[in-house]
Amino acid sequence: MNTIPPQGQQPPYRHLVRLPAGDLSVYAGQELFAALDYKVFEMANNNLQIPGIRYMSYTPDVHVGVGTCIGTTAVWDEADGYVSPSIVGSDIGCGMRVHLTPLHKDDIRDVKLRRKLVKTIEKYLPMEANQRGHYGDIRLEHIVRKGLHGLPKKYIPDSYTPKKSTSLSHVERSKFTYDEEVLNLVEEAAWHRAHRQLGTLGGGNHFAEIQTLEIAESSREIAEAWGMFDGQVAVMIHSGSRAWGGYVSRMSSAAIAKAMHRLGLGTSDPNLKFAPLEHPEGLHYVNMMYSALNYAVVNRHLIAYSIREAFRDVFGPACEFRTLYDLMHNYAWSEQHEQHGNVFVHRKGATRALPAGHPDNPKPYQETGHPALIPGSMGTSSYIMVGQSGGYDNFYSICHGAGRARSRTATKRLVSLSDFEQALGVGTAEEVVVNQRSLESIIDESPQAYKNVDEIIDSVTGAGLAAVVAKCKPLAAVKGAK
DNA sequence: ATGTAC
Repeated sequence: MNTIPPQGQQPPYRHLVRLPAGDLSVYAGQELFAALDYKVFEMANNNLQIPGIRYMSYTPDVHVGVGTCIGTTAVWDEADGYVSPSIVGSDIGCGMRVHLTPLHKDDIRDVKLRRKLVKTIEKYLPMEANQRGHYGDIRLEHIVRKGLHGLPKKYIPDSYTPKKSTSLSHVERSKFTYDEEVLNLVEEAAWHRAHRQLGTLGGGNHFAEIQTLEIAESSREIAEAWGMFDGQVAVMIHSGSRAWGGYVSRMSSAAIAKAMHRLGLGTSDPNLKFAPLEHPEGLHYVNMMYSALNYAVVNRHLIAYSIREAFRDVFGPACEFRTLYDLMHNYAWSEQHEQHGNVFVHRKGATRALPAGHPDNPKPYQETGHPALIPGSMGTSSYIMVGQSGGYDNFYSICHGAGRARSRTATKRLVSLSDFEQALGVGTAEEVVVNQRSLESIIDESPQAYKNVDEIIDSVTGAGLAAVVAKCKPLAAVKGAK
């Protein structure tokens, strides 16, 4: 294994790993790189055997997943390219959303007020497993076909909307267009389930957090242009496409497995599924995946709408709730790159962070670059970043979070309830208020389950991929039940 | 991740 410092970069942050099947770029500081599980390299070697792969890299938060690591960027030429449901992952369209309020952290310094806020959020946002969403009046068909543009107008309120633009322009993409014929094959039960679940958070690492911003001095100008200020209360949401994405992933993976058998394709890992983009099974997956991306962006929009209702209850109806941004970290789509032309880019647990002036920035962020939203673990900070030109070589991919350090079962063995309470500051004035009555039920989400997000962020900034605009400190967290 | 599961 060679560690070659690319030209013009600090040696420790990018490692070129020459594997038997091809080259892998790993963006990670020296210590994180040295600590990587050898299994992530085995996995890379399998992924690199998919025909025609042009580029593959890992982010510093990389860890083992099913078929492909979480933290992967993998690129094909669009012509004769391949698509892989394993390099998208099963929570298709999973991603982050941030809203800005006019409140200052001093406005919710009182622990009791934070409790009240969390309780009120629970009134509007269902979080029990199997609990149905509050959006039965919305036609699921419109959502999966048209994304945010399929929403009834009343769900796109003015105060959700920064002046002189619409909240629909403050998202990575508001609508995915595809061959809607594929929807005819979806089973009735899947429609039904997904309709019931619309606007719900889900379990596992999904969350909604009330946070307060600390602006990075070196990015103050950008922060102000984005409407952010020191001490501002913001809401960060992490969720995906719920059972709809799971259904798409399961059905397509089964169909693609059959196609692979027919075509004589495969690697030593039976969980790594892929098909040529132009074959019926590949095309079908891409179409269905886009329906799930539409579902996911609407789901986060509606979760935010529910939380906005709670803020209006507690702080009055004048409390603004502006959309800062919404973006994904599990998806594949076409992009144009200066040097590479039309490419098909997969990101699994990787966030796109475009720099200032890049033409793919949505209009409101054309001049600054768009916000890249990076969650930490519960009780630790999250980050709002912006891409730098140094991201060019990596197709502008950066990390997607802290990255799991140990499995859920290992975490439950290792972490005691009092460890977890201490991490959340339970009993102190700074307590991160959590909605779950029993912390024990979410102990596998304790900070000890994750890597230190600050080190991950250091790797990203050190490599010149992105810069920190604001650090987001948690004040309260809302987690779904298993 | 998921109304899991060859």
